[in-house]
Order: sequence, then C-alpha cells, then structure tokens
Amino acid sequence: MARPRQQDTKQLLDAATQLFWRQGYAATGTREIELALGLKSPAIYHRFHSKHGLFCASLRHYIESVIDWRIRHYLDAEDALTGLCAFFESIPQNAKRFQQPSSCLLVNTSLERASADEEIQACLHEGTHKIFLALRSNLLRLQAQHLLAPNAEIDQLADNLQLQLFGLLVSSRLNNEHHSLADKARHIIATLPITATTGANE
Amino acid sequence: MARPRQQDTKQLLDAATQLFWRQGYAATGTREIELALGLKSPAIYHRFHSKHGLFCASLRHYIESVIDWRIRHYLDAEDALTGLCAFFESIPQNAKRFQQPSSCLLVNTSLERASADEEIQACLHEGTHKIFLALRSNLLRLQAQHLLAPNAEIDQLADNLQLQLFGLLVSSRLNNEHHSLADKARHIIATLPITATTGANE
DNA sequence: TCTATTTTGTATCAATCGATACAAAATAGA
DNA sequence: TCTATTTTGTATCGATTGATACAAAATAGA
Repeated sequence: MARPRQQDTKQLLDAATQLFWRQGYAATGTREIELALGLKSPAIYHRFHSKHGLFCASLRHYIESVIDWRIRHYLDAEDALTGLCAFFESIPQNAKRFQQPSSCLLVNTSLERASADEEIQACLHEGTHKIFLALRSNLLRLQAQHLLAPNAEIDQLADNLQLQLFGLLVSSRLNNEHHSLADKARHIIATLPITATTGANE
Repeated sequence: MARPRQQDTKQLLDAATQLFWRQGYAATGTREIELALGLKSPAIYHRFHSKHGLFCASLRHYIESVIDWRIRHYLDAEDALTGLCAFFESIPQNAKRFQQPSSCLLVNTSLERASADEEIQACLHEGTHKIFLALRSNLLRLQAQHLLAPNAEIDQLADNLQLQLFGLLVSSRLNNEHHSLADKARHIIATLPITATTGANE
C-alpha cells in the first residue's frame, strides 16, 4: 500500500548510534548524518521528526543493542565470576581491537549534556539502572555461591562497581598510559571481596 | 604605549572556563562567549586567535586554578588522610552547593572530543597526570605514617583512586539517586586499605 | 601635543546549521 | 490499470556558525 523503505530502522539507528557515540550530539551535523545513514535529510526527518528525535531513538537503540547484549553475554553468563571478570576485561580489549576507544554512549551523553531535557535524562537513567541491576544480580549470584562474604553489602558494592566502570570508560578515551587500561581493569577485579576461588579467576 | 585592556586575561578565562565546563566545546557558540566575557568577538579573537585557542587556554587555566587548588587544599593538606577524605567528599558537597553538577572540565573534554587534536590531548594528559601524582604522593605519606599496609602497591592504588574519582564525576552529572553521591564517595574512602586509624576518619 | 601601538566595536563575511515545501518514486489494494 | 499511501530526493529556507576587514578608541612615550 506504500513505497517500501530502502533501509530499515535498525540499519539507520546502527549508523546514527555509531556517529553520536564517536562524536557526540552537538558536534554531529545533519549533512554528516545524511552520509552515514545513506538518506537525505527529509527522509530522516520524516522518520525521526528532528535531530533530537533521532538522538533519543539512537540512545534507546544503544541500550537495547549494546547494553543489553553486554549484560546478557557477560554479567548474566552462567559462570557469574567469569562473566563479571570478562565484563571489565572486555573494555580494554575492545579499546585495543577497535583502536578508537569509544567509551560508552550513555557516559558520553551524560557529560556532554548537563542541562539535558527530560527525555534524554530518562534514557540515561534507564540505561545506567539496567547496568546497576545486572551488576547487583551478578553479585547476588556470587554471594549465593559463597564466593562473596555473606555480610557483603551488595547494593553498595554494585554501585561502586558501576562507579569504577564509568571511570574505566573515561580512561579509555584518555590514552593516559601511566598504567594500561588492562591493568586498571585487572585491579578492579582483584579488589573484589571474593572469599574463595573455586572458579575461573586466578 | 597602548590602549589598556578592559578585562585582564584571568577574568576572561574564568568566564570562558565556566562556559565550556558547563556546556562543552561544540555546544558553546561565539555569541554566547561574547556575552559571558563582556567583549565582542574581534577583541576575543585578537587575544586567543580562535575558538579553539580560547578553549585550550581555558583548559590550561582550569588546571592552574581549579585542579591545582584542589590538590593543594585537599591532597597536599597537612593531615594526609583527612585531606584525602575531604577531596572525595567535596565532590558531592559541591554538587549540592552549586546545584548544577558540573563534573570536571578534563573529564568532560576527554569524553566530548574523541579525536581531539594533540594540543588538547596534551592538556588533558597534563591535568590527569597531576591528579595521579598528587594522589600518589598522598598515599605515600599515608604509608610513611603506617596508615597504609607497607606492601601496598601505591601506584596501582593511586591509579584506581583516580578511576573512582572519574566515576564519581560522571555520576555527579547523572542524577541517578539509587544511591546518593555522598554514599558513593563514602564507599570509596571506606574501602581504602587503611591499616589503623590514629587520625581523623571514623 | 603628536605619534606609534594596542585594544575594542561596527558591520559583515561565506559556510553551515537544523529544518521544510514540494514533487517524483514506488508500492499495495481496488 | 488506476488510485491511495508512504517514502524519498531536489531545492532551499532563515538562522546561526566561526571568523575577519576596517576604523574608532585609548593609552605611553617623544
């Protein structure tokens, strides 16, 4: 009943997300978006209303693809401890593999837009809360396996792991090599209050 | 021998730094800069050559004013432990006092400009290295006072404290209130490998 | 007082910004 | 085949971007 779309929405959001992730919101112009998406601006505005709308859709897409994948693949992995370690170690690994350290779109956005509107803030809150819950759930599983002290304060610990995660992501964009990213990630894992090591790590 | 300046460079850089700190580089326009500095653009360009030049000067000014002041006032304080605690606690305190959590210009910039030019990268590296050295020096003093385990790996510890500092600054712009900023700061301090408490904290 | 020097404001530049009016293109159902 | 519906491209909008040519303003030294 209508002309078919040349590119489906997923393809478009993949490209837009990459762009915003690398360059930020303000530094990314509409002409550049046209090139990356392979569509002229009227077609883009027809689907997303505005640059702001495209950005919000990209944020949501980032959470549903990148964040959710990382949670499923690492933090929710069958072996909780191995998964948690791999979660942190994947950051220096990715920075090395893809050369260009792209940090995390949520972290980048939260620092770029101090006075961000409510829609963006809601996205950021949703994404970071998902990470917090996944870390928390992972730690609870560790505790159930008696790998974590039974009196450990899981919520505080999860919150602090997220803090260190953010720090690691910031560091990944500074190529401050007094200590390598991998060392930083290793230190985060090494200082976890693990009571015994029956599993994979060390 | 010449017309005197209406505003000295320090005043100008104070204003410009505030602006870039709050809004980032790309989102800050020249008209807005004119208003904040109280000078028309030709006068600004006469002194700083370009927006990029003004930004670099602001970065350096930020390091020499904000960063150096915080190091001197907190990390280099006579009582090393009290100073270190106050250093981390000042972040939630400032976020509360000034309402608008402005994070840190170095952290903001490192995330905004992935492909930043060498001049900016050099500023970022200098600033973050200063912080690292100050943390390291503080920890060495703690160790000399036998407040830290004699076998503690100071360099790794300082690096990790900087990581957590970055995380705290990111969190200060997300008003993620699952745990308050103050709780996060308190947790950082509480997990320091302090061997004894002769001094101020707890 | 006059001149050399520096700082500042007026006015404006081309380029790009985000966004849109409008019509051509491309399909599904009648 | 024709029509209703949706997607896309051409062309372009006014506004704003970073930046500059030029002259007026304001001092110090001669």
